[in-house]
Amino acid sequence: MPELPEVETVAAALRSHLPGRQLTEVTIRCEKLRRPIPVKALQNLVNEAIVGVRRRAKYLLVDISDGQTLVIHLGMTGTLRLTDKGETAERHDHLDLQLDNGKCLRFRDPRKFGLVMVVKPNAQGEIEELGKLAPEPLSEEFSADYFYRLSRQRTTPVKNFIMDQRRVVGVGNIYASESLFRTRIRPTTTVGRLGQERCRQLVKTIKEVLSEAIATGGTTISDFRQVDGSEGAFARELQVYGRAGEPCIRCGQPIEKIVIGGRSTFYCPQCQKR
DNA sequence: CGGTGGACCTGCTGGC
DNA sequence: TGCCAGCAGGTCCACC
Repeated sequence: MPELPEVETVAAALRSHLPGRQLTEVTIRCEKLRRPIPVKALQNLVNEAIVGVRRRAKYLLVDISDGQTLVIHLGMTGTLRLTDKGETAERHDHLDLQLDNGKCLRFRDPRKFGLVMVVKPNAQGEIEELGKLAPEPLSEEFSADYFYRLSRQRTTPVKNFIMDQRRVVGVGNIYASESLFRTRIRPTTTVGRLGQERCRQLVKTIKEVLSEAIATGGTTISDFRQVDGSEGAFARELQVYGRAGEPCIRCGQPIEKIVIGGRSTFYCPQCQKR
């Protein structure tokens, strides 16, 4: 579900609701996510205030008044909702953070691939626990030069490369197929063999696709929801993802579905060249 | 180090 | 109607 645009959509909404609020109570119903939820560290946040909301790659960062940061990753099926106090929790509502205005930040994640941790950022505000992440795709640091340099000698398919969070952050399975379709690059193409011009096009397109998706509130396939429960509208804009067998919007050839790196991949065999 | 394939977990869908 | 295989937006780890 949540690639960068979905996380940014959530972050933007939380940014207008959370800063200034105090945490009054923490309820944990299930600790077993990708890593166990740090129960004690979360309990220690009670009575602290939220001072800001940030996003890094697909991670949501909630900065706390004690200098720590609550890190949330939504995995495949995670959602964050702002509910009213007293709204009954459902089956996969693993974590509630009660706020001093009667609202509740509720984390739900049926598949439990999500992640919740409490960390101390370094002096630059960076979260070292997140490991070596590529620069933000919408920053200038993520440039044609950067992409070209990093991809030389790499034999992996371009689709794998742009989904590798050490090289490019924020692009997941949907936006990878979409970006490659728009640039007419076949997903199986060896990334190291892309010339400078196609690298430039791809970088530019990744930025465009992510920006457009943010502007429309992300993509809802089934699970993703904005914090008020509404769906993201970018699903209507998808040109290849989930369209196997349908005619290509450019040339009419049926869209093909293949598996690369264990993930479904959609492309037009006619207009996407090696 | 680079690349690949499976594991993690639950729910839904489609085919028989 | 009922069952079961297959599939799902993401990491992470073991293996070559």
